[in-house]
Amino acid sequence: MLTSERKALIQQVLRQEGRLVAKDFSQKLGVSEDTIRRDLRELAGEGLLQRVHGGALPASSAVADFASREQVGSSVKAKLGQAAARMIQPGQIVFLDGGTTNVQLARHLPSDLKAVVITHSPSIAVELVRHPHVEVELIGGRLFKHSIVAVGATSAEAISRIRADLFFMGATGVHPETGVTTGDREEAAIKALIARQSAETIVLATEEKLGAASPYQIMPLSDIGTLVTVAGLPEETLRSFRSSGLALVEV
Amino acid sequence: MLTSERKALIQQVLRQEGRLVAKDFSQKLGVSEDTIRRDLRELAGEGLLQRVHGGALPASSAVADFASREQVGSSVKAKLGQAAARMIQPGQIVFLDGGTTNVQLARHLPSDLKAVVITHSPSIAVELVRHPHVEVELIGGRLFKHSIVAVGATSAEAISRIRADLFFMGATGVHPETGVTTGDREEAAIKALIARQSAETIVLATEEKLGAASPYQIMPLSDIGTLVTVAGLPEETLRSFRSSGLALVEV
DNA sequence: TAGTTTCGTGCAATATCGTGCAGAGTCAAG
DNA sequence: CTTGACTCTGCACGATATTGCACGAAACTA
Repeated sequence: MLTSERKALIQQVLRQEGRLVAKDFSQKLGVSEDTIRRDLRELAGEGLLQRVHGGALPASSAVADFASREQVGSSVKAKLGQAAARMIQPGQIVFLDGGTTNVQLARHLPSDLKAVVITHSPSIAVELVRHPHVEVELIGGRLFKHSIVAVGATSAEAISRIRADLFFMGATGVHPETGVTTGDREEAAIKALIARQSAETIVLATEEKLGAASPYQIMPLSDIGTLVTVAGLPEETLRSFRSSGLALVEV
Repeated sequence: MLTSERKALIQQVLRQEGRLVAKDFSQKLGVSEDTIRRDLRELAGEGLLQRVHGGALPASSAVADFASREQVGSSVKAKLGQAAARMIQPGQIVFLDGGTTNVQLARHLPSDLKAVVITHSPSIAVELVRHPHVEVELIGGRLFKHSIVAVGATSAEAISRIRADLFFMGATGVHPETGVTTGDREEAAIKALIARQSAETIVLATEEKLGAASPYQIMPLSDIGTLVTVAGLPEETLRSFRSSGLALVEV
């Protein structure tokens, strides 16, 4: 194990898990704690992470991320993302929608996965720069700032020329009757278009989105292939979704 | 075993395994460690891999790379960015290249500025989400991870349909004779194309880039409108640039 | 406050690095 | 064919980097 490899690994662990315990990590790698502590100190010196007693946390920007994750419970999103990342087969062409849940998905893609990821979200694109084997295809267009995705005719035209195996869609509402919905008309249109160009559409939904509805429908529930959500939801909520013929994955 | 064969093999191993240990590799090939180390040094000099203690890693996992670039002289870059931001008139259509200096530019755009910013860099796009009055047009394409910009035919086609007033270009080398250069052929082609579609091209160059040259020429010096650099450089360095007929702005 | 864990530093052992140098091979001019 | 310039390679050696251990200081926990 090369020193720089170890340091890269440390940063990867921090990105994916949000924290690192010096003792545990040294045992996992079979090196002394001193070595890990030294690495942490040096990385902290470069501003690449935040040193804390017992280990390390992600650096500044991600710190807020982690803090808010703890509060808002968006570690749920990390779990959803992790589960979704495992659904991707090597060599597949995957369309990743924008949104924080999909950022988590990107962050948890196995580092040895070879695949093509298409996205109209610059945030996702930046996140995927770190993945050595994932080829990224960026969809251009006018940037819709609220969701940080490209929309408009240019995007639509680029999307219409692409066929993907999977589409991981973000949405603000998933409701048995109104279907999958979002808060912007243009965004809804783009999402619908991407879904049409993809063999399977997968929706990742946290608890508060299930049963919620936003102004603009993207597609009816029946057009979704798989709905990924957290485990432990009331059976009553789930029943109405099950009857729509979609695969329900509980994490 | 020819030297060039060995070097090709080194790069292949790096692509396939993601790392190379000098000692092991020398034994495997039956040559001395010195020879391997020499190869690694030379390849690293050409930017084809990243030299680390004990061996080598692929050129740009871009991870620590970009992060560390962000660190290097970022206060200087911030000053350059600030000065460049003031060159933009309200209502103009501005093309922002990728790179850390341009990120600084984006960060320092006056918050009341109304303008259209076109970019093929997702990093820049994300940065501009914060600006309330700047409309962002994202250029899509295949993501070139080292520089974090979209390149390729798709990008070229999108760019060719756009006319901009200003183009803030990034480059790794600005030299009186070799002109403006960068380290990737495709990136150089894209930059040249953007410049052709723009009324004026402005280059932001930190001290270490002046007088430096990279493998691929984007354009001769004479095609640049304005060169923005830090103040206090030796007159000797500046003279050769002044004679090219470009406007020199010292910050 | 007392006990335990973690931290930082100094130190020694080991591994790796860079450089200078010499021998072997190649090639072209004489 | 010889000679000289050049390149590639391996070796020697001093310099530098990395690692684990020891030990006192600091931080955390009950």
